Amino acid sequence: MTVRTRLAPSPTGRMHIGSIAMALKNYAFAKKHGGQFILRIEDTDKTREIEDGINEIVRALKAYGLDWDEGPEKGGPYGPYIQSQRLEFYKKYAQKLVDEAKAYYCFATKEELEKMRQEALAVGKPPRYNGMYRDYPLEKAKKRIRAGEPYVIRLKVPKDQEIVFHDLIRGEIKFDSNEVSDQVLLKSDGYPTYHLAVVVDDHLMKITHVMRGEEWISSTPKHVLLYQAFGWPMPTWAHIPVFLNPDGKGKMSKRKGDVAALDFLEKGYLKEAVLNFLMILGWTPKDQREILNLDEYVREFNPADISHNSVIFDLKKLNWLNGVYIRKLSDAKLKKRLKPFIPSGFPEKKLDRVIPLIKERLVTLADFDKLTRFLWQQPSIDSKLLLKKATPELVKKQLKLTLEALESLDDFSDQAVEQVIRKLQEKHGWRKRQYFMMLRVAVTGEKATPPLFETMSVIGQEEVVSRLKEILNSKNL
RNA sequence: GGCCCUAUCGUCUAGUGGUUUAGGACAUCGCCCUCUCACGGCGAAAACCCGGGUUCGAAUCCCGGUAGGGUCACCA
Repeated sequence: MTVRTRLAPSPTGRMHIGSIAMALKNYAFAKKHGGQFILRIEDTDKTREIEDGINEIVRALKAYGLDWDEGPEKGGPYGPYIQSQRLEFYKKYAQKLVDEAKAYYCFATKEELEKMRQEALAVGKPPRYNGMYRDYPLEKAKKRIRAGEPYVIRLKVPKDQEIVFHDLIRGEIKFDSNEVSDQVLLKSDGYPTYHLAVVVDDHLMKITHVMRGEEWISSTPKHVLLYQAFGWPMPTWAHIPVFLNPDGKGKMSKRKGDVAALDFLEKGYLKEAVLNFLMILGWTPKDQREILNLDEYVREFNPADISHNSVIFDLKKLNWLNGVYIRKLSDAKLKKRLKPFIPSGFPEKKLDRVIPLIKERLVTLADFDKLTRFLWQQPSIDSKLLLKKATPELVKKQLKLTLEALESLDDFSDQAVEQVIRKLQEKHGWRKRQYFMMLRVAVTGEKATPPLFETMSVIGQEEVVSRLKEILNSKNL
């Protein structure tokens, strides 16, 4: 039996980073076993659907390089892969259950449902549908339907039954069927609910392993019941722990930071770093290695080894990983990746010399700007910093002599600059820390930069000279 | 609240009854390198939620408590 996994997102908003994590696991597991990874769009809630929602999903998955074998844009033998185009399947199977008395029509109104809720809550019970149409005569129901009355189809959950299913990560999980309510399967607008649609589609699409979020554990009994009602073989389930907010309070949410998958890339994270981060969040390879690429992950990933508890999505490790991946890039490749993050006024010709200088200082690609701004734009200088460890007289003298020495240089390579400046420093016995820092601030306006001489060389003789002159002429000294 | 899941350093984890003075990574701190920052190297501090069992022996098994998370829709 070939392994078939799927990702089944809803086009109801930005693609969540957690969906990428889920996609990654499903993708890896399918590939590991030479199977297929399927993308299926679960757009059965017309009220929550957003414009361009499917496109968002497709773009995010592609941006992270998690391509699917069957699904939108690709097709496949079990299509269509968009649920709103599969309505007749759901209708047919819901009907089948009604015919076999495993499901029933229900005409309960919103008001009645709300009243039930309130009454249940009042006595401290879980708010649930009370089964008022469970035994309603079928003939009467059909008559009301013929008359045009809106209805839903509900699952007739058997009483006093133990529902057991096996989870790859947690083992056996048991529920009492009396705890399961008569779930709506087909809504009054003719669309299926998630529960009917997943079961029908996972079966029809021959999905063998369902890896999905832990939040689905409590609805799995409904799915088990459905599989049993249809007489279909069940897939293997693996419920993956959810991501928690950095403060550990609740599921990772937009309110407490970025959750949109594409935003991470736009903020300058490398897709391979994000993927790597997602891999080791809640799972480690046998040798405890933390840096691994997709191929290695595919080879070594086993859902049974995923940790059982929810994990905090902590950006610190991502930041570290991103730096690791940036440093691994060749200069040429880094240059290519940096393109979208280079501000429009940046002088192209400096780029090749700048990249090696900032490579080990970048946490994200977006840091490029702040690390290089002073190379091409005149910085504002804080004179207090200039005078931090020396008198105005000394600083003035240092600046003047440095200016003269640099002005007369024919060669402004970093070696030439270094030679001249070191000579000055030694000749006058200036303290290195003070002198170099003063110069750094004078030329760049910053306290932390790449090495001074390279930096000056990249800025260029004319500009360095002009910046020094300006300081000497200013009244602040 | 009912039901379900979970519980090792701040964070992610290794550990599957004795090999453990509980290991690694990130973060933190210190030292080295050094013109600053970063990179790199070395080092430090830092955890088995609590209480009962089982056992010669428990981070590891069982039970209870506690805490956290999830879920209770004609949303997925």
